[in-house]
Amino acid sequence: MQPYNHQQSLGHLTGLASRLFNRLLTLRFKQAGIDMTAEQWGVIVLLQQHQPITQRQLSEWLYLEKSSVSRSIDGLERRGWIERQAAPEDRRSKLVSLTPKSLEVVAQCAAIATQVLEDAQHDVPSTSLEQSKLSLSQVVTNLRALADESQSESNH
Amino acid sequence: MQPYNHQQSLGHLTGLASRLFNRLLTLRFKQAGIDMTAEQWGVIVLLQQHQPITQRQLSEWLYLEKSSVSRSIDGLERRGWIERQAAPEDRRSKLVSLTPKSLEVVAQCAAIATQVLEDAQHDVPSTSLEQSKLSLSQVVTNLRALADESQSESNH
DNA sequence: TCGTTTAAGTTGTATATACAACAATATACC
DNA sequence: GGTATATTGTTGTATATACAACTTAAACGA
Repeated sequence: MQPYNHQQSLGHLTGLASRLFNRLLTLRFKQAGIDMTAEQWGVIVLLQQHQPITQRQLSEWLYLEKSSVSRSIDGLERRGWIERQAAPEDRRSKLVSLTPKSLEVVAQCAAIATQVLEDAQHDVPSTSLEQSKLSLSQVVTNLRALADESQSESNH
Repeated sequence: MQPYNHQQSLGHLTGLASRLFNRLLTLRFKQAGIDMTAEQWGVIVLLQQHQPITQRQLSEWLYLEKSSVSRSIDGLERRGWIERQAAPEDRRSKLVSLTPKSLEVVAQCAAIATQVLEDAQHDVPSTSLEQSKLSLSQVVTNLRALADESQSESNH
């Protein structure tokens, strides 16, 4: 068995990369005068593609706890960029959608996010990048399965 | 220019992987009866290799804000696994080191962390994995440089 | 139909993280 | 040597996240 080396472990590397991505993206938003966080942006991207959706769907797609989604949406609603509406067919759930007011900000943020990715990846060959994303996706799939297993074990 | 696709972006993938890694690791620690988080474990791994070190060094190596390190260490100290000592040559800094009490827990956690990595990566060829880590490291290097640039811009 | 179970969201609490303001100490510059 | 500046660490505040407890509403079962 390989000795455990945290410094080069994928767990450490993904954490570091994720933190740096979010930090830079949030900073660039701020420099553009936009009070948006990287995480809130993740919610908005999903909303752009599927609108309106329930908070439960959001938490499944983002793989976040429903409480985390609830609070992200609080922040976005406070800023006036999204709104919650009662779902007619199920009064427990709430449909989330972008407001007209958000459209301009969203367009600006999309340009900034594209630029951050480009800056971060500019000197990595695109074949390497694609390969890395495939490997990462496989790891994510494994981790999801492992989480579900552990979940069911706890539910006995 | 490629259209922006957040769902497959490296920013999204690293965030997801990081979150799942931390969640599973913390869960496995808990299942072993150990009240340790994945993030606290990251601090301990560094301490194992370089002991004692100042909080400033910790924050440089982990690339965390000094305030974040300060609070992680609060938690670890509360649990009795590490201790802060005054640095004789500089009374501003504090030297952090593992306590004797921590040794058994640390050994258990190392085994758990190794297993989590193995579980997450078992079906990814090791050459792909190495390639992915190289690409990720390059991206991390780029993001660090970009953060430093933006930093200095703000300091004019 | 009524009672039990399940599901969707919210809120409380804890840790993680960043940024800003602050205290204490060290360094630098005259 | 004394004052200005820089550095180390802590604390306040805000968001992100998880988990657990709770509320409301739907679904299910007899």
